[in-house]
Amino acid sequence: MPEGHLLHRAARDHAAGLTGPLEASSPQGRFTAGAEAVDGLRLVHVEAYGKHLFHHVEGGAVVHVHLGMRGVLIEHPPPAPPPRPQVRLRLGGERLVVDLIAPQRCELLDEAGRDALVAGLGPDPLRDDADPELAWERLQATGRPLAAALLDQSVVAGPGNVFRAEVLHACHLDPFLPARELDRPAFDRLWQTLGDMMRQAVEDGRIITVAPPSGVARTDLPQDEARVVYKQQRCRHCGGAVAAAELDGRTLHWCTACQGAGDGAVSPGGGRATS
DNA sequence: ACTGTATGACAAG
DNA sequence: TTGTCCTACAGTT
Repeated sequence: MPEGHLLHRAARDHAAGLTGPLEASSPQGRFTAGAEAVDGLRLVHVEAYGKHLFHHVEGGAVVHVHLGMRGVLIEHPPPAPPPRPQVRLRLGGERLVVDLIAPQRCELLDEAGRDALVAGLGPDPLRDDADPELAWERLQATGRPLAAALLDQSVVAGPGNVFRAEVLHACHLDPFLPARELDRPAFDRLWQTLGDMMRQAVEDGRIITVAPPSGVARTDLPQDEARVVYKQQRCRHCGGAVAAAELDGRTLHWCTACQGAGDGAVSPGGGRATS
């Protein structure tokens, strides 16, 4: 779940609900000093940047959270139940209590530390200040396959394995096309489609890339029916076979009919080198 | 009650 | 490339 859309969703919710003096604690004990440093202070700004979440607190402290693969953010309407013992950080406000569990990173920074971290990230399609030119330049500079570049957070910040598979399919792009060979019109479509897809996911709170049957609400779609190619056997767009291969240790899914034929780039054996 | 797998990113070898 | 980190859920025993 933790691709960029969830962090933007969290930032929005936290800004709305964590009003008033923060009640901060670390029931698990691994962020006690950080929690004490912000306890009783007010949030001045909450922002997401790619898969990173920043809580800016009055006085200049910044709580930086990265969920990694397993981290979870849970929202409780107050009054919240007692925190589970593994809660790294609980932040309570007037209208919301948030529990952070198993994050890959949870640390106290200052504004300079936040800036330094963000400087290593590519543009985030969900941010108003995103500069697609930077993503274009970095794509041009890599010799890697397009699918690998899309997971590189210094190229584009926010997309994970689900968005990668779905946006490449939506744009009918060959995942193994060397990134630098993508032409500018194709890049523009890719950027636009990715942004649209991610914005929709922020609204849905999930990644849903198929149109639901008439009469069915988007969010009523079961998880495994909500994607066109990711973890699918057959393409929900054309019914063709979906292939899966490991790339940099992540499973890549793509439709052998919709994608890959573009430049005649699909190899004759049907398969592609795995690494 | 286990087991396998997953949306991520890092360090180490 | 591999292993690891504080999880969660679906599937199997």
